[in-house]
Amino acid sequence: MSSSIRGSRSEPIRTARARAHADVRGEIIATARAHLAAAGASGLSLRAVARELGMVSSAVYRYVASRDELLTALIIEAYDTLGQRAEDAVARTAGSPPLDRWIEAARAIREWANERPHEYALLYGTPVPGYAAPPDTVAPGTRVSIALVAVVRDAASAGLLHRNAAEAALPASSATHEALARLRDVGDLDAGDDVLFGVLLAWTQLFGLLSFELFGQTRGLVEDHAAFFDDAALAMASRIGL
Amino acid sequence: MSSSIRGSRSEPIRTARARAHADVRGEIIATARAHLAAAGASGLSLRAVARELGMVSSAVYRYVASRDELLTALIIEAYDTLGQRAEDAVARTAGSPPLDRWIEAARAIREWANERPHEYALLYGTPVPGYAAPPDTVAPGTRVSIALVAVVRDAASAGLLHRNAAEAALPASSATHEALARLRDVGDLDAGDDVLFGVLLAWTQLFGLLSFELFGQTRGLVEDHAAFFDDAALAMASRIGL
DNA sequence: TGTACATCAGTGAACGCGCGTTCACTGATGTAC
DNA sequence: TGTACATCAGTGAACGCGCGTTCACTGATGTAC
Repeated sequence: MSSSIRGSRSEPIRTARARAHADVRGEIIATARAHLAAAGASGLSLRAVARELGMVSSAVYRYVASRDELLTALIIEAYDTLGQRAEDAVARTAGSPPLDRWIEAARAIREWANERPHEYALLYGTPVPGYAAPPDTVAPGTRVSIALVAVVRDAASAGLLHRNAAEAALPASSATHEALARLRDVGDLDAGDDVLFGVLLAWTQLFGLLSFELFGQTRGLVEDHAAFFDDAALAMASRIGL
Repeated sequence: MSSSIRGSRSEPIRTARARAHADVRGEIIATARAHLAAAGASGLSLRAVARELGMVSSAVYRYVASRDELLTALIIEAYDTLGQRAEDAVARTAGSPPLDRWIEAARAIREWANERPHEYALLYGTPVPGYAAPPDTVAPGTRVSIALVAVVRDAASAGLLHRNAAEAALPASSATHEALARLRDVGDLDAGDDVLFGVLLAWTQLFGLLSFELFGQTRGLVEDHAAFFDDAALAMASRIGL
């Protein structure tokens, strides 16, 4: 098959057409992202996106296989930008005291969430009914957590983790012990259960805080979310031993 | 106005008609609740509910003013059952050690959430686009948190709060200090900033954990969510001083 | 450099479906005298 | 106890709107020789 000669290369040459195609697909995704705000994920409409771009609705199918595929693209993009921001914060602060790095990473996450609250909701809010995220979303989804864990890993291997004074609340169940072992594995984290338990708690705490902030659960109680978030991030870090 | 004579009483006599009316409204709400699971809050459809009840769609308007009013009814009912469960746990364990009460209350919340995940999502997940919860939902919404706080209040007034050994992570910002003052007020809680900060952290942690569990964020890491939740609840309690 | 052909982008109509809400209406059930 | 009237439950049709997806088609843009 002569046509496979071109196809078998790793596509180094992008024709003008291919480039234009990628561009339009990008515009479609960007427009869809903007539409999330108004209608939410379950209200996301291919027709509305097409309308806004001045195309007829059927034309969108040249660029996107279905509504669900569009949703998947949005999710992956969101996870990637969030992960990137967290990774940047961690890389930027290499060499700084672990506590500073932790706070910076947490802040980067919060900033992203406040800039793109509807994408935050897409990732960490109610699952979209009838939509099952495909496996390709898993890897991008772990980037944030891995970035956070990296701070702890660096601190641990540099011997900068100070043992927590009050070890009162160590996990008791073997099930939790196993979960921590898994975290130790995927996070390549050579630390004790106390540290790992703190990491897991911090992780859930951090996103719990953000969900409360963005979904309006703390209205009337917490006014300055940024300040409270900082204080909370500090408390998490101290629990971990940073 | 002669008709006001009946109307001005506090409605002690419910006519058969009024009773039937309330019954049907209850069926509508119950059916809507069941529909949440399949379509989610934003996909909740008056027509689908009517269909399931064997009525024509316009008949529903005898019982419910609009789709949004139905949503509001669902939210209030959900908050109330959740609040009731937490209050029951707290009342049932009166006299027990504060730590036991805390764990029982937390477990009650988790059990409710696992029994009614879609109602949990309605309350603590992504806000429904285009829907603004009316003020009547606020009071029922605070019942859970008040029940949790009551455990701490009882422990404090009985002198059963042990001072936390590691006070490392006290909130630093005045903004957080103010938030804690508000919590002290609404929770009628005579305790120091360290305790109140712990309560606020525990509150966000608890729901952060549940959201991760129910929305599938901990898939592949935590397997036995009940056990992990217990361990986490214990850690929260120890931070508070219970 | 020029021509023949293949590929792709975008159109427009259609299918079949769903939704919330309004309105004039029929019958049944209550209420007042 | 019986009758006249008011109230309410539920019907069925309609309005105006939206959606995802398919399909046969027209033109433009690329590619191979």
